[in-house]
Amino acid sequence: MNKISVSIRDVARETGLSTATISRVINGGHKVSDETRRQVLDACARLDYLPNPAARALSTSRTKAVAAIIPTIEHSVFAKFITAVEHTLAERGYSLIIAISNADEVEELAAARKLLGMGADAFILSGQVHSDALLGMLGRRQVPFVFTSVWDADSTRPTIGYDNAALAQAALDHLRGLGHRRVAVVHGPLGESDRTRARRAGAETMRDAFEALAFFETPVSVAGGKAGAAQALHAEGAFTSLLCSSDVIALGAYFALAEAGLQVPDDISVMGFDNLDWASAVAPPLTTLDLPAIRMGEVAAAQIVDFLEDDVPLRSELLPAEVIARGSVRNLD
Amino acid sequence: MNKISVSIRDVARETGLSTATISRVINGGHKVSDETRRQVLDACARLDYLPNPAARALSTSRTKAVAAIIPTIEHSVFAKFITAVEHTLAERGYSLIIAISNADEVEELAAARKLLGMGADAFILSGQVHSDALLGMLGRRQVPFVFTSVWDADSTRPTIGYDNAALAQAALDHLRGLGHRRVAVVHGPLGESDRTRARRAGAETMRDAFEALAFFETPVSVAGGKAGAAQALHAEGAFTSLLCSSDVIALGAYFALAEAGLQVPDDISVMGFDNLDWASAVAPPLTTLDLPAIRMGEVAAAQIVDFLEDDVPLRSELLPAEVIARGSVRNLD
DNA sequence: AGGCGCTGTGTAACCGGTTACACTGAACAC
DNA sequence: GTGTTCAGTGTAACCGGTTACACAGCGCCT
Repeated sequence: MNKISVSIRDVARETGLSTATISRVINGGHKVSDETRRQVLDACARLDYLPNPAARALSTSRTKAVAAIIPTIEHSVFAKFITAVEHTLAERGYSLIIAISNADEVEELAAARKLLGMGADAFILSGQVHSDALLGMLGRRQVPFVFTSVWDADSTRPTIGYDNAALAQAALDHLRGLGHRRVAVVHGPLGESDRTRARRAGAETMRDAFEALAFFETPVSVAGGKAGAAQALHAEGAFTSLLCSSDVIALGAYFALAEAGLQVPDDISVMGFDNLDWASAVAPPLTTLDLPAIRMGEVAAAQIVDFLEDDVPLRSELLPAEVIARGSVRNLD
Repeated sequence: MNKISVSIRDVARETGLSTATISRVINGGHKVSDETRRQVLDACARLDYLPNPAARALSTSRTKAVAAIIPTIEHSVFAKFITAVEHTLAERGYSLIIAISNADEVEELAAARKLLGMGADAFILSGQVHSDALLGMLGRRQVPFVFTSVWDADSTRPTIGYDNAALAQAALDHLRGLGHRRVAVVHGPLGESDRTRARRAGAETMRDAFEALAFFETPVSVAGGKAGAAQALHAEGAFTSLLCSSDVIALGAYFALAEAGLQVPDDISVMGFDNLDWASAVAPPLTTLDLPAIRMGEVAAAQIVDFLEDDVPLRSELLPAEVIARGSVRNLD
């Protein structure tokens, strides 16, 4: 009763069996008679026995814990992603340890060191660009990892995500298809993420298809979106639409435009990126790009577990993302 | 080079010392000569040695991992809270393992079992109401835990948070002070959280101070807020203000009111709860209650570590929360 | 009867740290 | 010179699982 921790030997004593047999019952696989199994499970329940994870990890050199390092969980896309990762891992008996890097390579490295020091079996990283020290550390220890939020056909490493450049192009195509020729792109800080850089680079390739295509960098927040949109309004050239690299920025744009006395989409169109929960609830409903954050979390987690359990090789996977046309972009034709 | 894992014995061999000495250098505390220390640290760096966490945990019965079970990370308040917990723990050399319960007691119990099975040294729980099975499991194993988001002077358990009932009263006081006598309270699902129940109960006590005080239950989301506000608009009695139990709901209300052709705050006032990042960026800026989510995360994590390291007893702590008056509530006097 | 194979179980080594205890040698007191 | 103290280090047991190997017992074949 007041025994704080009950060990496998206690269960062995209780049942009169050996620790090996107890272990076999608990881990399945090996042959154990039904009668013995019943007895053991019974004793485990009676004693409220839970195997010591450290001991198990020590002898198997497996912790069943997966680490994820993400820039932030305050952005809904990451929150969704992480939630999906956690659920998928939980279903397979794995745990998730997270660290938040604030999109900073130094913090990321420190986090990775700590997570490795916690015994993570594998890593899920955000984006493709990371410090050599980090990659070296994982490589030397042969710790498997995947990159997420990016998909890169040419990468030698597994990338699970979408084609950010192509997505930006798809968004511009959508605007162009509705007659827009003067577009302001309001995006997040280039220094913080290779995804943003890829999106911008993708958009740049379409320069010739537009009369005006300007870029405005701003923090990824409602306030940032508001400021970025205001900047675009005051800039040279009357834009017919604002393409925002995140719905959060688009929401800020909504308020900036409202304050400027402009109606969406009659006076100016707005398009987002992410398809967050509320994108259909705002007025007017936001046209955006649906990013498969949940699917991405599931795929990343599933791949990791499949690799860890059955040696299924990690592989890049391009996830589908599509334009969700709603009411915030006006058809100019 | 192709040695996958380097152990303390490798470092011992490399330096010609014993494993005990290596251990002493790494963990500090004991007396070791400067020369020896230098030599050991040198060898550790050269070999890229990282102590095996499982082995360490096994012999010390400490994992330096803290578990947090939260209803969701998709709500910004929890995301902020968790971020603060993670940072505070990281600073002290601890890791965070999270599980997401979806505000479901059964899922929560399963999560706790898993986290315990991961070797969590302590738990951070959301709210005060939990299944007996969960509390029993932690109690039997003498695993320390704190409740967060609530503060309850009478609780025998440490509660770190705010006084939800008092906060609801403070919000109503604020509205009342500006001349509002007919208020619709739009709040989240009562079944999901004791915090929401406490807020509603707190508000109920002020019934007599108002001509009309009605309650509308809706999901905590922009869409939910929109629906809840719409419901309030169609209900019996013309309300002069909407008190929303979350800024997210308030944002939904903004859009519902806009669609109904009503101006905030001229036609109707809106007040939120949480003071999320964007609350000052919307138009009009949202009057709300600032909840100390970050501070709460810091305090919870710090208390846990202090207890684990120095046996400082866990204790309840009331965190200050205040009304942030902005432009969304009209002065009717 | 002897040999073989198979099932179910036990014995004990091992995983990689930590730490109580033992020990050495130098400094110092008398 | 002997005794005491103490800093610095080593030896080995231990933490709680897993698992290779050994082995008993039984049924079946020749």
